[in-house]
Amino acid sequence: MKLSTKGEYGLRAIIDIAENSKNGEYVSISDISTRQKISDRYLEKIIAKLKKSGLVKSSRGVNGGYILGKDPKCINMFDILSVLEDNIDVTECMDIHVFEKCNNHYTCKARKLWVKINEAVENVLKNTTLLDMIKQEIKKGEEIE
Amino acid sequence: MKLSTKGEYGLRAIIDIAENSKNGEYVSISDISTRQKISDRYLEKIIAKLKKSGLVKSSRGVNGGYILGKDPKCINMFDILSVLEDNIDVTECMDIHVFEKCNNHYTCKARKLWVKINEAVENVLKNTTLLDMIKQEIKKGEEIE
DNA sequence: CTATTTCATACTGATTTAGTAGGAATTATA
DNA sequence: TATAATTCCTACTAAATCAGTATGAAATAG
Repeated sequence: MKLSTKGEYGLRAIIDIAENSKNGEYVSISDISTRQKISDRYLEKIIAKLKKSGLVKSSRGVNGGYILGKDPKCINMFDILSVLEDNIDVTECMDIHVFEKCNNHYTCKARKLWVKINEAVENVLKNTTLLDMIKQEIKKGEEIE
Repeated sequence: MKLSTKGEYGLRAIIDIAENSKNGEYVSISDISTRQKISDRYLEKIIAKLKKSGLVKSSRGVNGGYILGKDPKCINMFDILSVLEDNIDVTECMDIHVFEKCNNHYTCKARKLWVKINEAVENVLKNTTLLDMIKQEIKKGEEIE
């Protein structure tokens, strides 16, 4: 049930971009790499996926790097992780075509659980935006000031 | 984010045992294997884990096999899968010791999401019993009869 | 022109997965 | 008591996946 480092590092990377391009500045891989302590070569490959999907935009050359492709409140965790992870489902048979070809599909009672898990995870992912991830927590009492 | 075949096959196996030992009969690996279309040699290894944890009990020799170790309404999916899967958490850093040793742990905002996913999954697993899995669905209207 | 950056493709060592193999120990039954 | 059916135990292995490296081309600001 473990996430790959692509998902793990990729989310940290896009959070880093969101937080460090506030004035419209592009955030370079080498900056992300040193802040997040992740190999820059590996980050390149991971961020390429984010780029391809449009979640981030890039600029080449000096002072180049990456900025968000959309407003952080319009990017949710499902968008991000489904781009980064090869498959986000807990089992292959979540794909209806795989399920129908499964030689046990009409007696399988286990699948009920996989469906429930999948729904629970998707619910979290789709209801958490990138903005939710980067905004400061309001500590108890602070809202009175 | 995918489950291993140990978790997948293991749950199918214990469901199979629950359904086929109704009269106190032991269910053999070869029977489970043919019904579930899973290699018997591999099943042996998987069911050994269930045995070791006490979720199933065994009897050797002729007419031997496995029966549940507890009432199916007292076995939940968390019990089963945490025995079958090596780690059920989405990231290593769900383990607090790993988290504290992480060189980014005091700036990491990504972890909030991993915690939410973990809670959502555990919630499903702990609130679904083996009895829930094997009981027949009551179809709409049927409860009136 | 040059330094800095992304972009594209290919390669690789280590680890994990999904089993297989061989045989010992136990037990019901004929 | 012999035999067939079963679990139990340990070791092995081929293939896939993971996590990362390596090389260098293309673009761009100054």
